[in-house]
Amino acid sequence: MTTTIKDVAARAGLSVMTVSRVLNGERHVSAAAREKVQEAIDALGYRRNVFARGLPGSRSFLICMPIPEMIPDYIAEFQQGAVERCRAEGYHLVVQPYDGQSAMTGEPVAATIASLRPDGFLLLPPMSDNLAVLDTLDQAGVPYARLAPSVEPGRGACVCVDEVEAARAMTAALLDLGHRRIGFIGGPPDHGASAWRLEGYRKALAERGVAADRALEADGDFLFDSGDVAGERLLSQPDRPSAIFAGNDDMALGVMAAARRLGLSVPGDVSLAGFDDGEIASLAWPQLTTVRQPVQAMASAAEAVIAMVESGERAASSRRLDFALVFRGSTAPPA
Amino acid sequence: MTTTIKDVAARAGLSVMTVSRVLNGERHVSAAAREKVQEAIDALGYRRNVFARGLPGSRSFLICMPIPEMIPDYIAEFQQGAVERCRAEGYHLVVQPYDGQSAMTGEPVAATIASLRPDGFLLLPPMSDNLAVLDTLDQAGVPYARLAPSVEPGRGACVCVDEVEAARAMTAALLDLGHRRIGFIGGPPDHGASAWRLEGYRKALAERGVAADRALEADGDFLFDSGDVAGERLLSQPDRPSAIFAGNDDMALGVMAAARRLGLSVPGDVSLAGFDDGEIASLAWPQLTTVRQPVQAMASAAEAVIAMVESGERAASSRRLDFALVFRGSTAPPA
DNA sequence: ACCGCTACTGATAACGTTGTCAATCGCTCT
DNA sequence: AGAGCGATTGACAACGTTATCAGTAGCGGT
Repeated sequence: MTTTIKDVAARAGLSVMTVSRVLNGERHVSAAAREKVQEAIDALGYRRNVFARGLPGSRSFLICMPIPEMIPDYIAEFQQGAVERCRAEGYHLVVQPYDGQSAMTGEPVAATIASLRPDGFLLLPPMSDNLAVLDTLDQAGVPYARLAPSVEPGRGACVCVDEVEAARAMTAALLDLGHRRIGFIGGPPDHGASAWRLEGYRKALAERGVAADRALEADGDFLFDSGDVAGERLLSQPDRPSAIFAGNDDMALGVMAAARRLGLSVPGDVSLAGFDDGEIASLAWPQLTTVRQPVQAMASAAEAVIAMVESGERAASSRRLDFALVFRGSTAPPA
Repeated sequence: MTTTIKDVAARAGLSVMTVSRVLNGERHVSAAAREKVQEAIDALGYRRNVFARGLPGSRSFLICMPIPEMIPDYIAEFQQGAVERCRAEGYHLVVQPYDGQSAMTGEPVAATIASLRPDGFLLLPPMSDNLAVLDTLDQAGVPYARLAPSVEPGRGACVCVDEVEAARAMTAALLDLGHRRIGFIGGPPDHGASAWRLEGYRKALAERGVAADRALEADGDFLFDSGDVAGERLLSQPDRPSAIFAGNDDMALGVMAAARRLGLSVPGDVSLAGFDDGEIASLAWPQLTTVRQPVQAMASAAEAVIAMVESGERAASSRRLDFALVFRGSTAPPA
């Protein structure tokens, strides 16, 4: 026995339509009616049924967020912010599992759109760069926000930090400390950030006239182990780097483990920098110098989608957030 | 122009009701009809509209999971598993922000039930012990699964590890290594696990005839800083413990930081053990000895709720999962 | 031939909300 | 005074599905 709009209307002595109008804050409702309706709502503890609202096809008040198989620390934090913004705006956040393989076709997204009718999508990397998904969403006319996109930045609401600049700045900071041989460990190729960060790294070297050395660039996959492996390789070279900039925090800690195994001290023998500033960055020892992702501000992506939903506009927008370099114990001038 | 059941019915030359019956796998449908409907569905790429399905009041196919303000590592992993199970069963997972304060009344949950009509709830600690929430859910007749509950285990589908036994086993392992003065750092009082883990710790000491010493028990809040503070206090004592068992990994790392500051080596001067086996446990140095939460198995909580939804039964159930002690570099025999 | 049973099928009414359109009222403008 | 307009209100249909109930056909037993 749930209370419906009808009950409210009956108690207020008005029609259901008037009640609906009050609920939606529409114009053309007298103050007297507004008041009576509000009284009835409070008295009855009435809440609108999301399903009935969504059925007529207009809006579902659902925002869909496909989540990758591995959730890095900062994404969990982002979700926290996103879900709060959604609720503040009266939307609900539905998370969907996202199998990297099958999502390449966009089919799972199409299925979700058809059955769930979400009002918008929140795309995290690496999905924010999946063109099949973007095409599917565009075709269905469903607005979306993309977190940290690296391709076709003119599509959807984009929220990102200037990864190139961030990586450049961090590399430049290492150069400022006096390092000249600086290693870099990249991320997986399907993750756009990998390329941006590498670009920033090279840019900084070029600016300072330090010759790039391909032997100092290694590939990883954003996981600890790959940092360990790549770090061991870089640090075992005869002319080993005095600093290593890893594409994310996890890999930086992998390098730290490798360094320990090789009997090298951090930052005494080798300085280390990461990217993301996840929880582990400040829990490690020594604490990790890294680039802080503006996680809280990223949640504005949720607001961006909702704004698109409510305005009906599909204009692409782009918001560039400020990153910050966080200097901690893992970096020091070279010996 | 979305495809509806009507389109399918038209193409198959049957009534919408028959199509609906096929979709729901009901009896009393001829094989011929089944086949024709299936053909039409495939040809049209038809998907059922979740809203229309939920509106008549029967089912919404939505599972709601309120998430706490801070998401520990293992909860993020749990979510991953839960969302996969949900999709496999045709349900969607909606995450809700959960403000510890206001949720005490159960009001936010009532609001969610009224507006979203979720078929079930997945309750994480510390919400799984919030009696106001349980009462609200029971009253509304909405089934729920509780992760790691510590009070009234007879309500809802409970999925947990035997925290007392896990803590006892870890403490016993430290005793087996030869430690006699073992410190313990508890969690926040509203988190049931805190009490269980303390109980297990004391139990192990009692079993071995080691006198409990209140000076070796400290309070924390499951965050790094509290472990640092409590660790410093415990390790600054004249007769300091040779091992510390922290109520979770984050606090254990806090102790590690405090130990370093005091010039104590881990595990040389003090052994450390944590609880959860989050990512950081194996990224720290030395790697942390800890209790592994069976995260993947925990996702069975999702299956448990869905089973309750589909069967209509509300019988409380309880599944106890196996924990595992993971021995890593942070523990060693006392000097 | 008739009854009753079972297997199947379909017409119709919900479900709770919003969109559309029409009706009424009071006011201003000519 | 009459036309025109904006503000306010309500009646009714529509959204896509499932529940309910009423058929219809086939078949075995009398």
